[in-house]
Amino acid sequence: MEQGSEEGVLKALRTALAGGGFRLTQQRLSIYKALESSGSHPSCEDLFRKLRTSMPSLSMDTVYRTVGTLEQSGMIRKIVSMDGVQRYDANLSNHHHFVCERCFGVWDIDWEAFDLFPLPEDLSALGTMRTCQVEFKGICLKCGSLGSGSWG
Amino acid sequence: MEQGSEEGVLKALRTALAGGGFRLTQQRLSIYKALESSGSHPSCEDLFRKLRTSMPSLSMDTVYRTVGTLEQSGMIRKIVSMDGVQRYDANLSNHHHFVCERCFGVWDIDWEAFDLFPLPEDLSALGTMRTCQVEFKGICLKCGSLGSGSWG
DNA sequence: CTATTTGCAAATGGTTTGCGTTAGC
DNA sequence: GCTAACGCAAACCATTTGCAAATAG
Repeated sequence: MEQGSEEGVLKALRTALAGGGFRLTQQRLSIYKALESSGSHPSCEDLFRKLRTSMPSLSMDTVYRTVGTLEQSGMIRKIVSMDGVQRYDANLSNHHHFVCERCFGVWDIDWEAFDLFPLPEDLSALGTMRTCQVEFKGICLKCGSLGSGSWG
Repeated sequence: MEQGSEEGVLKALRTALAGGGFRLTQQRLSIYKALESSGSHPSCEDLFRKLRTSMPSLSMDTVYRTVGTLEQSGMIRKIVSMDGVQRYDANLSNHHHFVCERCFGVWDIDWEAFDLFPLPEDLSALGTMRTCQVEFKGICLKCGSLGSGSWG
């Protein structure tokens, strides 16, 4: 099972990359795996810090270039977070996000009822819709329990 | 009517600023008015370029500081757009956004049916929700009509 | 009159790019 | 072997910050 899924990842990644004319490299594989296995939504620096122990020669700009390549290949999705740092998500299934306005953490939310909900009609007047996600903003449990005025 | 609404803006702005311990200045008023009268969602540079003709001494960092102040005062809302540039919105009514993935333009969408829709239950497990907006992504009409492969 | 705000200019920090070397196909 | 990708370092650009002068209350 583990080896099976390992193979699956490799194959899917190779196919997706080839579709964009990209090659499969060790760095791309590692970065994608790190993203996929991460429960959170890591930034480039998060990925870099996580991987540099096992890949000492890895450079920051390769991480930046690679997430761009993976995004173009449709393997990951960019999340624009509130702190101005780009974060990435290898979970391509339809889901939504809760963003903490204090610590800028991002959590996934599944909401099937919404996914079945009919979309507004006047969208076609603006263009062609591709994705549709709900962004909840507020204060996460941890930040909320710290008291409302503690950081500013 | 025009003068009436002018007064209203001034008063509302003064009150909102005072609530945060801020003073009302010429720059803050001009920047807020520019934001309010803009149909789109201007960035700091957009605002700067628009205002510098009438306020030659205005500086870029004042625009940056002012949008932060206005946001803290609850008069405007920050939009994190896809191109990494912060954009602002003086429309505080509940509305949603359509973002073009090619030109990064942002359009407002009113969707009352969604606003009445019951929210997912498991939100409370994450924290306290404050706002909830739907982000539609896709290709706008103008970009779509330019042909799919023209820019890469 | 006093504290805040502005404008200037320099610093910051995340992200991008040019180029010689390395590695995938 | 040819071309794409990597690593390095420098560039880039939106945003932030320190400080002296100006201004709101």
